[in-house]
This record gives sequence, structure tokens and C-alpha cells, in this order.
Amino acid sequence: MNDKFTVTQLCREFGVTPRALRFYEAKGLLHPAREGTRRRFGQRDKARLSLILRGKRFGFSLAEIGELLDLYHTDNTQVSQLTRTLEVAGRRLDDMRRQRDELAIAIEELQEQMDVVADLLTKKKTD
Amino acid sequence: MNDKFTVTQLCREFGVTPRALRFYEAKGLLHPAREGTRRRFGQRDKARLSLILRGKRFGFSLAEIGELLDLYHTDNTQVSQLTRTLEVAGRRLDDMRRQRDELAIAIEELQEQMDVVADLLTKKKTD
DNA sequence: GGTTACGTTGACGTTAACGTCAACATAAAT
DNA sequence: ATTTATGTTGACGTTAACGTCAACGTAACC
Repeated sequence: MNDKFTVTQLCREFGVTPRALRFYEAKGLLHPAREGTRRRFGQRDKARLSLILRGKRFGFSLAEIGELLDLYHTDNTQVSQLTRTLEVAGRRLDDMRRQRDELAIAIEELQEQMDVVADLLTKKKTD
Repeated sequence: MNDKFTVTQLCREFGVTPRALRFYEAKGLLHPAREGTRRRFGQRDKARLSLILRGKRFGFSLAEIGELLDLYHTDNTQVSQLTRTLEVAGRRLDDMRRQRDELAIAIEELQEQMDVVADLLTKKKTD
């Protein structure tokens, strides 16, 4: 079985705690199957989990991430729902582009400021 | 007086609440002067505030932002403190660069996935 | 058949970043 | 002198995203 994973396997692979996985499931972001009482995660859940974690790194809330995730399992989704999701995704995409541009500026500025301070430091040392 | 601002002026200009400003001050991120009992914010505080808000948009915590802010008022700072701050800033800069790269990838992926879904939508509509 | 190993569900605790509300101070305007 | 606007300090409430037990189930191994 290459595509069935247990809780601890996912935890190791993604560096999260079981509690977090349960939390994501409770929020409807993951839908692991059940073997008896235990969770079995499939490839879909793995893909979703990495999207979740990536979204978090960008500062998105789990609620926002949840809206986006629907974009990736459009199987039996209604047209109306898809349209709505596309709108949300479009806005999120704009956010990300703005964030990217702003980030580029901030990186440059921080680099410059670091240079200034580094200079100041060498001078202070030669006192 | 061109460089003295009241609470509400800053709030309007930056779109934050008075509570937030007080919170930042309590955390040591802002150091407004006092006229009697009231706060007077100067240019330095404005600069700091925009750095704070920018940091927040990148997902940094106020604690992390606080460490970085020292880089911008290095006036009477000790050499040891400056060195330490430079280290912190260096790490943060690496974080930002990683985030920038990852963000670029995520933007592309999201764009592609949106195209896929948009296609799927037009086909669904012609059913 | 006992003990690990791994899993489960509550239930409550925690931290960050404020929001909200009460009670009071002060300064300007009427 | 009293509204009105603007400010202040506590103190407590709130939300998101988990952490941390406790108590229990079950499957496998010795």
C-alpha cells in the first residue's frame, strides 16, 4: 500500500503534530478515510496538507486556505460553487502578487539598511 | 508643528486602532513622547509603525519585528547589541528571500490551477 | 495474557494580538 | 459651567491555532 498513510507518517513527513492534523480535519480541510476508528490519509490529503502549510507560510488563515482548497478537488462541484471559488482565488492571487512586490522592496531596503549598520559597526570598532 | 502627531491622526493615516498603538507601545515597539499625559508621535514613530505593519503583512510576529526595529535607530547602541541585531536581521533576510521564491512558485501554480478550473467551467456551461 | 505501540475522543490550557468597556482626565467650544 | 471631543489607564473578553493532559480502544508481539 503505497498511497495510504497513518497519522505519524504524515506528521514525520510534514513536521506537524497529530493535534494539528485533527484540527485541520475538524475544520474541514482534510478528509482522511477511516479504517475502523483510525485515520488513513491518501495522496489527496497529502497534497492538501502541503497546500495548507504553504498557505500558512504566506500568512493566510486556515479559513482563507479552506476557501482555496476547493479549487483542487473540483470533481463533482457545482458550477455556481466553482465560479465562487474562482473569484476567491482571483482575489487571493492579487494579494499574493502585491505581497510579492512589497516583499521584493522590503528585501532591498533591509539589505541596504544592513549595509549601513555594518559600515557603522566597522567604524565603531576602529575607535 | 509638522512632525508631531496625535493618536487619532496616526490611526487614520495607517488604518489602525488606538488600542493597537497602545499595544505596540507596551511591547516596546513605539516610544511616543508625552505632553502631559497624552502621547505625541514623531517621524521616528511613523517610520517604525510602517515597518511594523509591513512586517505583519509578511507574517512576522511582533516579537520578531521588535528585534528588527533596533536596526533603524542605532544611535547610541552598543557594538555588541548591533552585532546581535545584524545577525537577527541576516536570518530574517534569508527568510524573506525564501518566502519570496516560494511565493513566486505558488503564484504560478495558483494561476495554472485557475486556468484549468476556468476551462473546466466553460465546458461545464456548454453542457 | 500482559505490555508495549499506536491510535482515538473529549476537555481544558495557552499564546498572540488585539477588542471592548468602564471610569476618569483635560482641553476646547458654547 | 457644562457639554463635547479627545485622551488616558486598567481590566476583562475574544479569536485562531494549536498544546497538553486524561482516559480509553485495539492490534501486535512476546
